[in-house]
Amino acid sequence: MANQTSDKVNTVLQAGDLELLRTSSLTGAVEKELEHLILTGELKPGERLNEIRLSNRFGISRGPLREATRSLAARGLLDVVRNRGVFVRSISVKEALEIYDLRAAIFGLAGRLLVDHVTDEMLATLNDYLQRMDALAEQRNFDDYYPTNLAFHDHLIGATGSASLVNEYHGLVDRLHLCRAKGLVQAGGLAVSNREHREMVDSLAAGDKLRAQEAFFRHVERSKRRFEMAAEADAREDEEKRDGR
Amino acid sequence: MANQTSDKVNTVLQAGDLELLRTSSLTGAVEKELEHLILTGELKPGERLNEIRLSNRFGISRGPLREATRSLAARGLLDVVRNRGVFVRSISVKEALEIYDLRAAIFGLAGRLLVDHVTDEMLATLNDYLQRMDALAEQRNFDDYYPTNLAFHDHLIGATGSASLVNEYHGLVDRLHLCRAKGLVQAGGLAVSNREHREMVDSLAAGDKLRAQEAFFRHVERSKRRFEMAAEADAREDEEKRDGR
DNA sequence: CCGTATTTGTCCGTATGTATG
DNA sequence: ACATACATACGGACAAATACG
Repeated sequence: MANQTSDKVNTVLQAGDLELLRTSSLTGAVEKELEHLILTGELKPGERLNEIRLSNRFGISRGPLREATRSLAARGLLDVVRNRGVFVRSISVKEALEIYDLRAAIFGLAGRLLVDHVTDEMLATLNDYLQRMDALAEQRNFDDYYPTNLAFHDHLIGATGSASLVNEYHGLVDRLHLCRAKGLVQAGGLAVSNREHREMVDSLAAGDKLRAQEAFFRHVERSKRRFEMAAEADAREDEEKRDGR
Repeated sequence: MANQTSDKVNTVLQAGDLELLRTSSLTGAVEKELEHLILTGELKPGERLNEIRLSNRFGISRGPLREATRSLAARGLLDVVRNRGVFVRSISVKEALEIYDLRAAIFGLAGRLLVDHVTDEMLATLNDYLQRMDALAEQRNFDDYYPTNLAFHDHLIGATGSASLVNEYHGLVDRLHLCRAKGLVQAGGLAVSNREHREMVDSLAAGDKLRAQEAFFRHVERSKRRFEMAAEADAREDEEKRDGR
């Protein structure tokens, strides 16, 4: 009856990883698993999550599964529609732009806060990051550039010492992955000029809070603009496809 | 057996409001109810939520109740401790200060965004708020000042047109209520000089993004500082009580 | 537009393990 | 060490809403 799709579903993940996940509650483990599936795109925006099939696949009952989905819904990764089910959240370009702004504001706050935490050692570490990224960019080694860039940002965020800030920031980044135009998000993050990074670190070294906040803020705003342009180009393509052909 | 506490619990809320809440799912209705109980302080920070008693009190089964609590936990209003239960989240002064910073950053973003949305009509409305608050402050009519002040801020936040920003901001404000020193939070918000409000509106009228962002940001930072001072005074008091007496 | 199959929402009973005094 | 209370998780059940032919 329901075999047409259940096969496909069963291939995505095998049951039995329970042992590993037993560290926390079942609900928590399933939540992490689902989160992973969503963020990696194995579950795509708009896709529906069938309660029974999913619980069978994880080898659990519907209770913990439902609890996990409500939690993910509250975190903005799933949509729960009454009597219809839960869907992977799909965020519009408009919403993505809003999230970029929030991210800019929080990243800007990170810059402002970091001015009070700056040490010579930290500056050395950051300059090290800059040099590595400069080198990778010159070699056009994008595969290594991307994770280094990520680590650089995570390092900055974490160095604020504010757990709340870290949480909030990552929540926003996660939600950005739910944009249908996910590729565009990555593209926006890649084409970063190292001049922006240098200005960020320099403003920290200068101990100028406002300058740092603005440098950090603008850095995110620029990737927002790149995303925006890519999204517009994308929309134009679709339009041509519909009109022309 | 469990009657010692169940009486008290049963008095807090009666079952039967189901009809009103039937608009959404039971889970959603219970979540709203619990949220209300938490934010009004009827359920206090650190307090434990007994699954069975609560479900009896609401006249529902434990399933929806658990789903509601997981959702509230994801939103930072409850803590779920494995095999021990769920507790109303209790945030430390340190965490409250972190949240103030985030709120400042997002409120600052609101100011920055509003510069692009300013209309004569909006400025008229805002000036109207300012005049009313001036009058109330002069009369020392704090009971009316407080909600007007709240409405003023909500109006600003909403006028950005960014639903994501509104959500994020309110999430932070909600969490701030979970500080044991909740009274201090309110005290911090009350003693607002209207000069700050005027500078905010003026910077919007001037169309200066950076100035607006900074005015909005500092406005929150100042109430953070007031909260901080009150918290320190509070801590000193406790210390004296322990040492002296 | 109608009838059927599917799926969700909710309840209940129960077994098991864990924390607490 | 023991007993109690409680949270976790399971499975079955059924009504109601929804999706589908």
